[in-house]
Amino acid sequence: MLEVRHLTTLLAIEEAGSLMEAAERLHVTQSALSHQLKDLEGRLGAALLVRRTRPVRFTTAGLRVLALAREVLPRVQQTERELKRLAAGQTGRLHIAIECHSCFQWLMPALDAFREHWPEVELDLSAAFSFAPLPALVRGDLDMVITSDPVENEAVKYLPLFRYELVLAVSRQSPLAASKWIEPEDITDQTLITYPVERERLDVFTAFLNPANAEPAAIRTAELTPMTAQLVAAGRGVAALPNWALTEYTEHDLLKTVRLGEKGVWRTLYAAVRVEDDHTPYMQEFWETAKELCFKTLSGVRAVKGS
Amino acid sequence: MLEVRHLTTLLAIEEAGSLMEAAERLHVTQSALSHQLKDLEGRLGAALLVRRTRPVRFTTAGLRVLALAREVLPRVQQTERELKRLAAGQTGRLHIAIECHSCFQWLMPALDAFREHWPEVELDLSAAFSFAPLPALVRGDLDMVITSDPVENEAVKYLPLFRYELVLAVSRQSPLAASKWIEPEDITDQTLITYPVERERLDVFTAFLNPANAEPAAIRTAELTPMTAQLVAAGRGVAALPNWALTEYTEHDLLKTVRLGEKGVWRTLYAAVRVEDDHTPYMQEFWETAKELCFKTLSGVRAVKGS
DNA sequence: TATGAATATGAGATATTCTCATGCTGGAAG
DNA sequence: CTTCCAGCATGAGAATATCTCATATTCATA
Repeated sequence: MLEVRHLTTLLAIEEAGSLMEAAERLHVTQSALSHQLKDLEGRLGAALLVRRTRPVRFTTAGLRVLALAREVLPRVQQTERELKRLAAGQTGRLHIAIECHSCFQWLMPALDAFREHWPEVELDLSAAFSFAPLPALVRGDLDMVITSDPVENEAVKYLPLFRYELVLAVSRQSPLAASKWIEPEDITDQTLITYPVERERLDVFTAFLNPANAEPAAIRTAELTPMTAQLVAAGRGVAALPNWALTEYTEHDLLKTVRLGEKGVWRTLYAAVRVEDDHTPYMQEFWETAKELCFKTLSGVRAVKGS
Repeated sequence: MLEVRHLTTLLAIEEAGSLMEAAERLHVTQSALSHQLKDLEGRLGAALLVRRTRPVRFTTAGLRVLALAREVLPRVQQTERELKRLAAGQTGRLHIAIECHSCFQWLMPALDAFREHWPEVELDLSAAFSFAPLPALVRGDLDMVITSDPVENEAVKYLPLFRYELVLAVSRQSPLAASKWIEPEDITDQTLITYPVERERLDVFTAFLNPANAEPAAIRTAELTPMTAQLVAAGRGVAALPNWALTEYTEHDLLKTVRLGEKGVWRTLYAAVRVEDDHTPYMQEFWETAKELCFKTLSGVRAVKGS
């Protein structure tokens, strides 16, 4: 019945004082407005305007519609502006999930920096330890997943952040501490401390132990990186962690790190996004600033070739 | 760009959870909704829905439009309901002007009674002493004019309220007080007290004195009927007033009334309305209740034949 | 009563929004 | 892994709706 178009017309007529002038402002013919009004009045069963006065006078019904127009049109227009910004990628939503336990360390500063540049983007962060983040990303519940485990999916693009080395943290007193590197078999008499997730999601198994069919003497879990570090420092076990997550402990000489294998185990950390979001300005910028911040902040990380 | 139709559609989709079900609720085909959405999304440059989930999921842009819909649609619908009532004459505006100074006496109770039955009708009352009420009625600034002077106009209908006699109020001591009636010449040695308006609008001139070319010895004016009555009672002059406006004074024997001419001067009081408003329910009812109330309240008034 | 500015109207062009028929897709079941 | 099914997309064309153009009508005014 009533449409936004009608509200726009009525408001223009009120401001202009005549159909003639209003038509000009709206870039249509006077005839168009006349027809439009006639049609609307016919369907309403009531006149909206008295045309024979100058300026035109609104009937009670007309005033009521005018009041609606004044109330509703600004909101509609504001929404349209917001949608334009959304479409242009100048604002939007960025729900991030991390699969990487240590990532809070650099992600929080990255989020803070981002928030300053894109205050209108709705930020959210969740840990993806208890659910599969990739389907959620594809479905749209998430907008970005920080992961080192790129599962091929044509709806998802993996933006590389940096390469890092997975190293073994050992206590200063550990016999392994002196080695330049260790072999998988060196862990068979050790207690391995891991995050409490399935083996398949732990790089130390998939990239180091499993290929050699090696198995640690025991496995215990710890939720948080500082807790793991403390346990290792106390000689209660060893743990495979990103080199950059251990910097503050090695710097204070609280523990030692040893390479896994002669060449080391290198991983790449990715920001996974839906392909359609790849070129969204704020997504791009988040990726770039995060990358930059990681290089500046984290020691021992490397650029990925071609990124 | 955005239209009410789109808001309705989005809200229906949200409630239904699918285009299929929403289409059914809106009594259109699923195809129509699909086309409509595609078109809108195309123009916005952004997706509103993710269709491949069940129920469908809204994108950030979709949620924004949905929020607009929830905010705007109820108001649009309420306005449409009000317009329907307006068109049906169940509500509206009743701006009344009176040309008749004494009419406040019965009009106020009439308005009070009316307000109870039609609380939604916007009532207003003004005195039409300083402007021409008929053009204002035709133009639409007024909706009803209470007058005893029906000026033929094809856009205006005169609804008769009652007939009354214009009588001469004189003091108890006046020599005229004993007469059954007076002639125009009897006033030539009297001071005539009138409302402060032009002669042409005073019935005592147009219907009694002017035809006989008679002229009072002096004319003085008084704004209000009680003031006029006091002056008359004090023997400071005579005044031509509706018989019903003098009842409370004659009952207390404060003054006397005398007929103007042998047959008396009879006038009809009308409620003038625009012809297109004639059959508006609340207009009709106002007329009828006012008429009824006048007969009950005012003594000495008569019905108009055929009303 | 003529005049001019504004609105109304009819006819036809144009644009839009629908329906119909049918193709496509993702998830569930075998 | 295929089949099926429910739901969405799409193309074509019908049905509407909305506009423009040309012109008539109306109203206030000189």
